[in-house]
Amino acid sequence: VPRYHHGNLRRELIDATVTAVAEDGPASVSLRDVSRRVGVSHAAPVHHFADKVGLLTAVAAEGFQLLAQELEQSWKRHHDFAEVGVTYVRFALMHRGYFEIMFRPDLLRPSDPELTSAAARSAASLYGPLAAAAPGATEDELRDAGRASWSLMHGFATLWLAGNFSGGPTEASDADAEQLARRITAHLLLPRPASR
Amino acid sequence: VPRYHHGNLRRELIDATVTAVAEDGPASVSLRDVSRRVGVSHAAPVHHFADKVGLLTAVAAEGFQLLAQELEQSWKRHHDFAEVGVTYVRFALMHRGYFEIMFRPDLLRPSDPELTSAAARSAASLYGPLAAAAPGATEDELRDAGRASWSLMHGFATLWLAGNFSGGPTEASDADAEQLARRITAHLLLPRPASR
DNA sequence: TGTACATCAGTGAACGCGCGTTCACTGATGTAC
DNA sequence: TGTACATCAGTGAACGCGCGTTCACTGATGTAC
Repeated sequence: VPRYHHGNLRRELIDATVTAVAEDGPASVSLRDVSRRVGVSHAAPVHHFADKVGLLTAVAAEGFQLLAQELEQSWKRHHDFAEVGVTYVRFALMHRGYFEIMFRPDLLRPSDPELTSAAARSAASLYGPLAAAAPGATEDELRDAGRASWSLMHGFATLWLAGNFSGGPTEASDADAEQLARRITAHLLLPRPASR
Repeated sequence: VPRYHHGNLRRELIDATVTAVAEDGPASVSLRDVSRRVGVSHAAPVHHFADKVGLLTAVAAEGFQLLAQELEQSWKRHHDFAEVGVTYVRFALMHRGYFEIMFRPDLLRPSDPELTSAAARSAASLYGPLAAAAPGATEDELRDAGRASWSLMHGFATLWLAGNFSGGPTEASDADAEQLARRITAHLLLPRPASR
């Protein structure tokens, strides 16, 4: 008995995509597989996303919104820039289905307005706390420091997920990664008013 | 007039794969396309690589060897750990066709011995110079510092290639990236004997 | 409250395509004598 | 130096498959009156 008007299909398609990416990697995601996971005809997604790239773009955009939320929340809670960095890493590990899509412009419509604005919000939620952590820094210093810290967290998450530390995410727990991320963060040198 | 015994096919298949990845991203590489680029029947690669994963694994392994070579050379030339990091970034930008495959275990046979040993050599060529740059550091400190610096360089290269700084590699020159990488490196705090 | 009807969100069949892999084959190369 | 022959490295046709997209359709929903 087919249920016409699923009611929540857009939501579930995105969720299924995220699950599929987390399980099999971004290379093997297909509209048909995602539809199958949701239990819907493979032509159904077309009513919510123009095409496959549209679906992946929506996933990435949502991912950036989620990331921004978590970063903002982390800052609000701890007022500790290093902790925001750890949150970034935690996001990547816990939501790898989002994370592995978000930085793959070859799979997305990189100029999509929802995507770019979500990405900008994410970036802002990193740069804001940074400015607070490095009072008195010039704009240029902040920009460089922001790129450096983003790079550090992003690289760590990427390398961890790819298994280049520790032999892969399956062998070591997420808690290990977080603990490690906390130590790694300590190697980040921010511009300090005292040193100028 | 078909030229049987191409003579250099393995080499050219790898090169064509690298070019294809650089042009269209890792998602759209196919054996048939690569064969077409080389001007050879699409069944030819089977004599050099068991299958598609085999080809990509060979590309990644060669990439890690190349990377290791450049890192070693950079260290030999400058004896400056920061410069080794810049070399890492330069490698990623100049050989993005290799780089974008190397950290994608979902596309490779991650346990391939040639791949793992090449990756280990790359890691060693980062960790070696690091040890020289942080004399007196404990083994634990070195391991963490190594992961931190690798993360910083890797993250920077990845984010740059994905267009998350500067609006993408097309809009800014590689020279800009290198200059930026040089400044970013300065944010890396290594364990110092003085501070212990 | 009922009814007509437009719109929305599904179905499932069909399309054409490019893919990886297999296969029997064939031409070139290298080696044994 | 020549010849026989095994091996190597190609060809091109064929396979079956899963894919994204299109299409005519249909059932459910919401709105106008």
